[in-house]
This record gives sequence, structure tokens and C-alpha cells, in this order.
Amino acid sequence: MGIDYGAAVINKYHSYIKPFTTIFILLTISRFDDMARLPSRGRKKIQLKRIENERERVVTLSKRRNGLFKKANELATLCRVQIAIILFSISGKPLSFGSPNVQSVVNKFINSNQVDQQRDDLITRAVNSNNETNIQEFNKEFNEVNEQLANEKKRGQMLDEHTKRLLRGKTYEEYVAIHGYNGRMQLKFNMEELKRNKACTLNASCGPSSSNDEYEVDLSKIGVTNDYLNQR
Amino acid sequence: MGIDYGAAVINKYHSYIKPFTTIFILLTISRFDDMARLPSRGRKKIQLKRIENERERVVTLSKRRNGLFKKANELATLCRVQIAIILFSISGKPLSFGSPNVQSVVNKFINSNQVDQQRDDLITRAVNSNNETNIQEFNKEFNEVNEQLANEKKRGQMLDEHTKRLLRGKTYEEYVAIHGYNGRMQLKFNMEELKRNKACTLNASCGPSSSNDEYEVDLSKIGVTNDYLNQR
DNA sequence: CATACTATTATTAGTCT
DNA sequence: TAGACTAATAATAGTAT
Repeated sequence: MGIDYGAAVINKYHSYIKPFTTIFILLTISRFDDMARLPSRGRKKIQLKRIENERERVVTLSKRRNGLFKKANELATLCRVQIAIILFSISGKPLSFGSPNVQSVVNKFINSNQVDQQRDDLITRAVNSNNETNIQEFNKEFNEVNEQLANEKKRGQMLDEHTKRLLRGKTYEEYVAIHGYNGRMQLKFNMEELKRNKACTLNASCGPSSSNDEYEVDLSKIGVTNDYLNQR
Repeated sequence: MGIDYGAAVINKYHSYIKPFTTIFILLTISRFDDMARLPSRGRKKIQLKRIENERERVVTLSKRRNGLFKKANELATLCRVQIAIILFSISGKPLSFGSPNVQSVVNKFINSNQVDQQRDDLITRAVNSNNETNIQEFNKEFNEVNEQLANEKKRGQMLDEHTKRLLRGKTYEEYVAIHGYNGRMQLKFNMEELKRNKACTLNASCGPSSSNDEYEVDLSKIGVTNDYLNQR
């Protein structure tokens, strides 16, 4: 941010600017046509209260729900915790997220709160129909990473082969194993020498939980409003 | 951001700068002492995988849990929707957030699902019956592949460095570009010669590296998918 | 409905207390 | 375990498609 337009570079590297210095900056700006015309349409601060316009409210719900579920997934991944979110849209639709799934988390929660077991069956069956962790999305990401891995491996092999050529058919690891390595490798290399020497020509195919006490979060300290707190 | 330090004002109001204009800016900077001395200790990007260090993991859980609950409260307030979050901490403690409260949201969820189930019981059950196992296995496998990728990249870097040493500071690609390569590299190499020559001593950085090589996986869309939305 | 864009605001990783 | 702090990264309001 700010890097694009000359002056911002100063901002990025401000820590290198000496104190009490006067600086002259010559800025030549070209092709600012679009920017000169652009109105300010970035994010704006909003009040933490119900959004009156319904269209806006629906869009905000959609966006923020996605953000919330994403955060929940990150939390589950980073900290390996079980988490479930259930919410109802404006039109009353139930939406949920669960890691590993809503059912198990809700069950565990109810059991830990010693709620009667009769409900358990209901929840188990009901939540089964709303497991929202998305396998297809996982598949996609998984495949992407796999592809990256394949590319890296290919590159590694290429480098391996190249190194082998240089080390007379041995891998770097093999070379080190044979010639010893005490944290400092005494290798000498002269490329001209190497190129003059015709005796050894190498080619490309060279072979070688158990607590029941519920934890209360102090909502007032994380920015949850008093109004909300009073509702409880 | 960036407004405080003079230069950034330019950035903020860049939309008012006329096209094809040459501008002289006189910037007088004072009291940059602190900034000049400050080390970089801001936020850093992290990988979306389990945090291995337990201390770190617990702190992250605490911080992000607060952030998540705050977001949930904002969503409930802005859009007037009912929402419940249940999560279990690393030690197994149940933590929850509910607006208006967890129990009512869970109950409503159960009831609405009972109705739904009468309609598409068979299909949803069939689709979801094995979700938990699949997701867990996927997570595991995904992380494994990610780890492999990290290792391969690290190995690639190591080989790169090694190759550079052999090729007098050039990468394999650079060397090929300079000396040509027609599918068969005519390289000569004499190891004895190499070992006798003492002019060039190479350092060993071969052990388990602690370098933060960054491999980036964009998981931004997990849990925020069309498929998810279409299921409703 | 979702998505793309951009300039903002919001969150948070790392560190220290 | 919980705050404070800072410099980053991440989310998103408003807009258009």
C-alpha cells in the first residue's frame, strides 16, 4: 500500500529517514487519469446497530457470515479445537459451520452441560442434515497444494541431476557422506579448469478434555455492547 | 494508516492530483528519532496449519476466540440474526457465545431441521453420513502434503545454494543461460583438482534449517463456498 | 443471490509486562 | 493468563457487475 505512487516509498522506509531532515522530493506523475477521476469508495466506518436498509442488511449478513465461518475454520485449524456455529438468516434459514462437524460439537456441549439425554437423539439426527464443512473445497485446496508439491519435486530432481553431474554421479548427500563433512566443506572449484578437462564428460542421464465447568468470556472486554449484555 | 508522517498525505489525497503534473514537495521531518530506532516487530503472516508451540497455540486461541465472538456479536447486532457458537478449548473446556442465547438457537436449529428432514432426509443423510471421518482424514492428509511441500522447498533452496557455490555464484538457470544448453550439458569435472584447490572454502548450512521459508497456500475460501450456500 | 474492486477500518503475530 | 503495544496482514463498506 502506498508503494505505487512515489511519495509512499518514503512512508514505507520512513525508519531510514534521519531526524530533523529537510527533504526535497521531485514527483513526476503521469497516467493518473483514472485515479484523478475516482471518487472515494473505500471502506467506511459503520455504527454497531441494526442496518435499517434490508438490501444492505442481507448483503452484510452474507459477507460477514462468510468472514465469520472463515475465521472459525482458521481457529479450528490453527489451534485444533472443535467448533460449531449455528445462525439463522433474516429469512429464517438455518446456516451452520462445524469442525469437525456441528453434530459432535453440539453433542459434546450438551453432555458437558448435563442436559437430558432425550434430546441427544434429536440433535444427532437433526444436525446430521446440516453438516457444513465442505469437502469439495478441501479437495480443491488439496489438489492445489499437491500440484505445488509436484512442481517442487520436479525442480528438486532437476537440481539433483545437475548436482550429480558436477559430483561425478553422486548426490550432494552421497558426496558429503563419502568425503566427510564436519560442518565445513573444503571444496575447491575452478570452472575454467573444469571446462578444459575433457576426460570426463557427463551426460544428462547420469545415473546416480474432560472438564465440565463452563468458561465465561467477559464480553464487555472484547467490545460486546452493554445492550447485548443486558439482553442475556 | 500512513497519515501521520507527512508523506502519506500525498497518498491519501492522490485522487486529487492532476494527470501529467510535476510536483515539488517540501517535506520537513522532525522527531523521527523513535521511528528510526524501532525494530520491526509487527504482525507476520502465518501458515494455516496447527501451531505446534503450545504456548503460542493457547495465546492464539484466546485472542482469536475473542475476535470470533466479537464478530458474531457484531453480526447479530447489525443484521438482527440469532447466532450461537460453541467451541472446546484445547483442555476441553466448553466455551460458548449466543445471541440471544445458545440454548434457544440450538433448539430452533433442531426444530427447523426436524421439518427439513421430513423432506430431504434420505439425500442429506446419505451425503453427510461420513463427513466427520472424511474431513478429519482430509485435514490430516492436507497437512501432511503441506509439510512435504515445505520440505521440498527447503531442499530445493539448499540445492540451489550448493549449485551456486559450484557455479561461481550463478544459479543453474543462469549458468545455462550463459553457457548454453542443448538438452545435453557438456560439463567437465575433476574432483581431485577440485579438492586440491584451496582458494574457495564453502560453508556448511546443511543441517536442519531453521529458516522461515515461506510457502503460501491460499485457503481463503474454505468454509465460504458456493457449494455451502447452495445446500441451503 | 455472488463476485470484483479499492480505500479504508479491523484484527492480530510477535513481543513485553 | 491476560493486557499493551506496533507494524504488519486481513476483512469489509460501498460500489458496480
